[in-house]
Amino acid sequence: MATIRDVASRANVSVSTASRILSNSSKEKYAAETQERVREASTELGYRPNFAARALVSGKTRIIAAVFPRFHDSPFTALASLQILSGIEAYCSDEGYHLLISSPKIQDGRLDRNFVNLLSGGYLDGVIMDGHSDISPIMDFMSRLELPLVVLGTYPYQHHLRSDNQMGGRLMMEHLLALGHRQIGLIALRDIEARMLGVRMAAADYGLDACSLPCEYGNFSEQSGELAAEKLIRANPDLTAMVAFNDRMAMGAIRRLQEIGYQVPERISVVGHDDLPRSRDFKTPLTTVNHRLSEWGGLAMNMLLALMRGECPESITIEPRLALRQSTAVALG
Amino acid sequence: MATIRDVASRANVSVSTASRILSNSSKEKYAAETQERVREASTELGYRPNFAARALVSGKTRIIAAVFPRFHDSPFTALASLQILSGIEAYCSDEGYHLLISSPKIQDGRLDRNFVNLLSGGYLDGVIMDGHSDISPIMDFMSRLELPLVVLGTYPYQHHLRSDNQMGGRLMMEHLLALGHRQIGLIALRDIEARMLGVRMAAADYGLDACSLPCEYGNFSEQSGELAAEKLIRANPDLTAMVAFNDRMAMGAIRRLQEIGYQVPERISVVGHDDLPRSRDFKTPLTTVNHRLSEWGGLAMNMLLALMRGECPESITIEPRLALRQSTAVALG
DNA sequence: CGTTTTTATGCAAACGGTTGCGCTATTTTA
DNA sequence: TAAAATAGCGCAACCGTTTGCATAAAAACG
Repeated sequence: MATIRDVASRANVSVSTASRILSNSSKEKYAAETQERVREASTELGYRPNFAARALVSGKTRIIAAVFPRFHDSPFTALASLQILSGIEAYCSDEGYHLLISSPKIQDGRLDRNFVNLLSGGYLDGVIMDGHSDISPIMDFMSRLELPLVVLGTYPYQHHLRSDNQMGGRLMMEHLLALGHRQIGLIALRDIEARMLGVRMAAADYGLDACSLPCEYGNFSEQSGELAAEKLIRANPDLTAMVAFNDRMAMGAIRRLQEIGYQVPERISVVGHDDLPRSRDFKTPLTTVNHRLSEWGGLAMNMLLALMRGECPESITIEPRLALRQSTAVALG
Repeated sequence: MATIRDVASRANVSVSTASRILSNSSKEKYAAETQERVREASTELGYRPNFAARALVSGKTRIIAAVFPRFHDSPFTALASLQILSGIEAYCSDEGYHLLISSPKIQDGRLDRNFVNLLSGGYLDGVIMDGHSDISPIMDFMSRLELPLVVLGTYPYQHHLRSDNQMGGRLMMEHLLALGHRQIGLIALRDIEARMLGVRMAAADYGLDACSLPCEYGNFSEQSGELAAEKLIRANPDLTAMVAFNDRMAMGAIRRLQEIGYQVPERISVVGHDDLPRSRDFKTPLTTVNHRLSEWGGLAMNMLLALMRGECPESITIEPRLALRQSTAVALG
């Protein structure tokens, strides 16, 4: 590979001149003719600045890392991670940064060696970390580094980006209530308390005893949605609507309800949560809550860039919104 | 951050001594007592070798890149990429490497600048590239770099890792044929010719006129599977089995067939392809073809590591295998 | 025309490691 | 006991950039 020395000597200038001209940042004035010569030499030799040398002197690598600690069965699914990741990647690339990904395993509070080296070896200009699970061991360690950091999700940190799950719950419930439903069953998830809180608050707003709503818990899967729906409707035949805490369970619910003779949405409405790509194409396109995942990457990167510039950006709470489709309808007379 | 000089002076040794002891590679002998002093100083100061400095002198960064050029609607889905990616990541981390991901956009043969810098700036020790789409602009460029490279998928390159799609097709068909089916409909995909070829060859082996099999083309989606299945069975009521070129279409097909009164697998067998996570939990768990995606990452990394050591590893063709579940059964009398 | 300012360029010191070679003691060998 | 081998350690060059400062030439100024 051609070095800047090669370029300089071919253009008959000093190394510093070549450097200043090629990294056209500096305000120094150079004769147009000199600039020309240098640039020409550079392209002729196919010169590419060596990144390590730059990093060494500038202290910047133009690499940022997305850290996704390994989840067990977190509410944060693989698909969601991928969506966020690709948002980050696109933005990174536009801004001239490169994206490194890391999924450290945390075993009984010990971080793996490779991960520690990555963080403290100066590889990185900044970090975006998924905080949908408990990442305290990592955060303890990170707090000793002075590395720009944005945390995604519920884990508490000064600079974060998270979704308003309470509003998410509220949106589902208010939608059904506004359609006139009062007999509403819940297909819930234990892991997402805020969402449940939102549901309950909306119910309370309409004068319903929030805690006495029929409720079954699922485990994220379609199958668990089927089971829960059947249980609910058998125990409470007068239900006219169901709130499912994610789309997969909602789809399972709809399928089972239709199998056992309940029309959706004519007889019973079902609202989901997450707005998966599939949900739009589902047999009965799902009314659901969209958390605008595709925007996360860009927003997180913006925060991180601001931090790296030394600013102090505001944290962001993303307001989810209702995606109105065909699985809900007004309550029967 | 403490530098090696700090460590050296605290341990009362020279920088070179400290370096050699801490990067315990060298065969040089040092007094046990000296080693002790140096290591102690190192931990006391929390010394972490600066990666850029190392990279500069050694020419190695211990970073490898996974390049996934943006697909349009390639047969290679997001989920599959993620699965492979996490395989690579896990292996990387175990081997002390870091993983950078890049999804360059290719517009009319022009590569984006950031991507070019990444590849030619010495950021990387090696590259794993997804070659399921046409990546010739990238490959033209890469061929001028002497960077260890492994290509995943069909794009031709000396060091590759790919799936035997022909055998994949063959497996589906042979399975049905072995179960006694002879009236078989195809829900196919245009993009995967090899798979079709395998299907036809298997048919031919059993003396069936391969080209006269009833066939509908889908577009990857569940919905298209539903449509295709209904069309096929209406036009050919005596079909006893269907081959779907992916699982999503297979699931659509099964759902529709059951809706219109055909029991699966009792009346009609359906075999899918890909073995998605969902396929196992589907109402009628899918008999399908598994391409062992979780192994790809490790295998690719092994090839790459060998290349980086200067060896010349063999390319790999992964043999898919049949995942036998409940959506297929012996043909009726 | 001498002096100051500006313009255009070069020198050399960093940045933080690694590594070839050389230098002492000390031990081994003949 | 002298010569040779070896153990243990340090000197200093080098990797490829960036950048503060110096310098020479040209321009502006009084």
